[in-house]
Amino acid sequence: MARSPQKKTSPPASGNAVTADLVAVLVAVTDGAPKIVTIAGGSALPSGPFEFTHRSLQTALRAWVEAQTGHPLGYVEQLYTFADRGRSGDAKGPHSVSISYLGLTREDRVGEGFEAHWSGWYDYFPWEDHRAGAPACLARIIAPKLKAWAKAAASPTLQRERWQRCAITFGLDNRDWNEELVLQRYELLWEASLIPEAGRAHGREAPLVPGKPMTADHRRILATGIARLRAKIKYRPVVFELMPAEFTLLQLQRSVEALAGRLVHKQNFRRLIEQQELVEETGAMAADTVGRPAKLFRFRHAVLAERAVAGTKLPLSRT
Amino acid sequence: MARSPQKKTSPPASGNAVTADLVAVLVAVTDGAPKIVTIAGGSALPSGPFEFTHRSLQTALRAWVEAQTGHPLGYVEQLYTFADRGRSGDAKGPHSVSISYLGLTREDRVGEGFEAHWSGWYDYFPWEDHRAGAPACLARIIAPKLKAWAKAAASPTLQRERWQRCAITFGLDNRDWNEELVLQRYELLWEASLIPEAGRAHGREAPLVPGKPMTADHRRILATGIARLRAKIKYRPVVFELMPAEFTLLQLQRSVEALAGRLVHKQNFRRLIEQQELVEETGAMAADTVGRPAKLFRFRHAVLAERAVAGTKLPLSRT
DNA sequence: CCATTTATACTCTCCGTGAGCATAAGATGG
DNA sequence: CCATCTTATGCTCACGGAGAGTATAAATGG
Repeated sequence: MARSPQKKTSPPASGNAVTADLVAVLVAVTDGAPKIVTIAGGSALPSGPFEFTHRSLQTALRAWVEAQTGHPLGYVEQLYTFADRGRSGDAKGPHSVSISYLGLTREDRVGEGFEAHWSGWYDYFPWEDHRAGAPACLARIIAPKLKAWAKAAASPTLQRERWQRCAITFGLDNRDWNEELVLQRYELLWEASLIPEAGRAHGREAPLVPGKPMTADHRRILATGIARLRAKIKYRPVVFELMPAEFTLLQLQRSVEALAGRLVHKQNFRRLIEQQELVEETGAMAADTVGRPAKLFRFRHAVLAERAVAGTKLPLSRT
Repeated sequence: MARSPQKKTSPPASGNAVTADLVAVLVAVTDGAPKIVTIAGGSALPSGPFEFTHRSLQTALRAWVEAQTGHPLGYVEQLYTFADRGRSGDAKGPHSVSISYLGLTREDRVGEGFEAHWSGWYDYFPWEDHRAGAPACLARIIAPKLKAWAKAAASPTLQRERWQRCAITFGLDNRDWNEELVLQRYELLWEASLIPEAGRAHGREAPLVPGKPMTADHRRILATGIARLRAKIKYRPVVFELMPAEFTLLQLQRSVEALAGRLVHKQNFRRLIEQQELVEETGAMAADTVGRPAKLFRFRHAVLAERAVAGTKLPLSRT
């Protein structure tokens, strides 16, 4: 079958050499707004070449990010690896492999004086924020355009299948909204040519769909990161990487809601957090608040040892 | 911050060039035994260089596997990307990036005359099969060795933390067994130097822990694949990729149990499968069986359209 | 006919979860 | 001081899913 791995140490075929790049989705949540680090005026994710001076990809990413922001990353996770056959079209240009990562920090941790900029992630995916109900652009713009696209299919059967996919993915026709389908939604819009990046020589005429585009496949990578994070917060205590050392339960809830793009039942949220003993009281109360003062909590770091691998739950119905 | 992506088209720094390899975990289930394609006498996973003649990594993998086995892959999913700083130690040898994939087929689909060989995956992870209760090697060999390793930690606190990790990961001290922690268990054994691959100049003396080793990090990749598959079957209808066109519910159950490494309640399994309408009766009955003949079912391929993205469930408690 | 094996139909209980009601504790403006 | 607003926090209830057990049916081989 394939060559045996022993032969790996022989020189690679010249046609097999590629460039390895790291691309990072660096997330923070500030005042109930999920943000990501962007460069180039918000049109690209931070990326850079992988230096083989590091032991692993993960450490390479950490070192690189920390050199840029001056602060450590809380949580890092590999997202996906893409192959690009030369950015400049399919020319003979250098092939590259992009290895994308998700990283969690806090906005205030990033030092000043960097080219980095924080952008709200809903700028790129306006249809993903359902905290105030389904966004207007869904019913007003996206649904009709998808319907038109479905109708444009060859046969009636294909038309029905297309529309079914759209309806399921975007929660149309009174279906439930599934906040984890970020990537599927993006790819569906791409397939329907409603995304500038799809750019099928459309000309710059059609207003398409709202949402800021990005370079190359960066918005797809971002969609992958958002989807992964929305799934992860439901069973791993990663939200706390985005929180300050001390916080109220409402602040925690607002962060979760910001990431998930949907609201949760307050009392049930508290019940779940407390019965899992994810947090402990600091003894202090939150100052400068409206309404009854809330207790301050801190994350029980012991849970990382106790259940580093086991699960934790958040009240975001898993479909 | 990082260079802007526009610069990507400039020639890469020479120190940045790498080799891209594909590594595949190809799974089938035959007679209640999960198997994987191996080469080199079962000591390695099939791997090969990534050819940039393909549109994407995924298609490259499919084409490559299908050329080898002569049959299409049912389901393909990217696992993880590793960086190896030269297989021959940390010498100046060619750096490589290994992109690993999980692929599902059926054993009978693979044509004859290939170097490929099917190996039972529990040959590599004997401690992962809990269908007949916890394997003897867990209590007899692994637990004591882990205990010794925990005791070898510097401070009493560290000793306790180490043992807690072991107990959680391996379900010791009367804890529940979590079948998804395949990778964590492998890495823990590695950390404790109980795995030949960890080879800390141990000399070839200690019998270590049962289980066949593999080249380089191939067993780690396999662990990643098993873990991913065990997680996936719980919420996506991927088991059917491993089944023949027609099957009985018991055969389906046996396949699930083989993958998960644990038994499930028969009646509840049937209830769940049927109420989700994942299958439909073929009308025929299974022949050549002991006991009362069972109805034959086939997978309702329509569910892929109906819920390509939504969820399906199997009765494997999610922790 | 009996034991054995598998298939298949029900039932029962427990608990997690969604949802709502009620009360407490602060601030603010009259 | 009181009314009102806002947030915090405690408690209850009903539904549904999941685990587990009981019972019966349909085949086979002695």
